Amino acid sequence: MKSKISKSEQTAQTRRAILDRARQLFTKQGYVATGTEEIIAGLGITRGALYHQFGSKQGVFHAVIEEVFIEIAQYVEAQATKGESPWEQLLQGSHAFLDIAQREDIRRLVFTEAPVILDTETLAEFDRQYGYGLLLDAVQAVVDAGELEVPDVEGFAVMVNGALDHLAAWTAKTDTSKRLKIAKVLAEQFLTLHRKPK
Amino acid sequence: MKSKISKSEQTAQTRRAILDRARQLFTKQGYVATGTEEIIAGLGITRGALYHQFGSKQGVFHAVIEEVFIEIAQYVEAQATKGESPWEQLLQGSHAFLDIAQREDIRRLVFTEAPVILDTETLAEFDRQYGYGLLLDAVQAVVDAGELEVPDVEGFAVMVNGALDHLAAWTAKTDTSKRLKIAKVLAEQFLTLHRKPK
DNA sequence: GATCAAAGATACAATCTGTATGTATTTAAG
DNA sequence: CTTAAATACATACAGATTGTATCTTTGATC
Repeated sequence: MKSKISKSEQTAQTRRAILDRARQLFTKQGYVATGTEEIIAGLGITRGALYHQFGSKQGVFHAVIEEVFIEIAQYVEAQATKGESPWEQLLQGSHAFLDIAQREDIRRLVFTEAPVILDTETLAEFDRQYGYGLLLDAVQAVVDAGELEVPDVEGFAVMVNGALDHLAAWTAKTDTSKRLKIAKVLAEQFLTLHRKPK
Repeated sequence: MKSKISKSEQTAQTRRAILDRARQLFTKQGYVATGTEEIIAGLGITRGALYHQFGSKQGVFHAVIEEVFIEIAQYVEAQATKGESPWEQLLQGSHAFLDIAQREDIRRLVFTEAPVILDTETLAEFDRQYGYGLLLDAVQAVVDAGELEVPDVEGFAVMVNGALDHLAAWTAKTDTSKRLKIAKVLAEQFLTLHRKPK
């Protein structure tokens, strides 16, 4: 019989279908409340395919989260690099982070579910590659440019990260567009106050 | 047969035993990885007692978390009220929060597990009563005293909350005693920079 | 002391995850 | 071009775990 589709393409299709549906369900119901049966329902495959491709339910979650992390990093980086100076980049990046981290789907997956479902190592690695690591670099660049004076660079980056994270959560709750503006003002003021007077 | 123990006392003992063991296990392994069977093992009771007392596994978790929240609030309040002025109280309270929120057991239960296991409503209520709500009051008091100038009181409190939360997490990771000092300096500088010049 | 209610035990139903085994189809080798 | 091997997926099942329904026992109450 003739094959309409190559093996590798079949794999790609199956994985994509599972990832899309899983992300949707994990977002809506959370990891624990979502069964593997539910994920494959309607996709025309069985759980066997899921286990073949991802090894476990956690494997599926891991893959979903990595995609979301990359999404965030790409958006923030794209916005940040529009800035002319390290200082501008830090500012733009912070605003971009507020934009995207405020989205409900992103919040639930990356900031709420992931820390519980993924083991510490894995999450730390993701964070280094796509999250806090990037922020730390941005802060360090500003310090190197002599425009920021802080007692501890790493600690300061952590603090900024936390402030932005919670501001995003607060923004998402209600009055989003209004709060988003406020959040940006607060973040900017916070950074500006730490700016080194020339 | 003679009873050595009253009914209400038996209830109290059973609940306490379950809560203590559950807290220990939830802290070590997380909610999902801890079975109800495991919780009651060695306590001389069966799962029946657990379900009679708490209704569900979530019921146990709920009760555990509330106790931990109260623990945090009591410690922070006790330290904060040592401050002479609203400003001093906010500062002392922040330091106290860093002290206690940096503890690994507290972190895992309240800041990592609880947001996933508890429904949003319940967590929000706990946070209002024992967490962010208290911080917001403290910030508002400083604003009312005319010592703080911020674009938005609520948003500012959220930002402080986030900064402290992540600083505590960072502190817990490694070099704890060293980082704790740095975290306190950073938090203090952060607040001081927003202080209104008289 | 008989009745009632509450605490807890026991057995079972309902889910789910993960694994072991089987089957078909594509790719690779000779 | 035929055959062997690898891969994708299906099916059936084992194991674990939560929650519930049904007793049994033991304090509290009149």
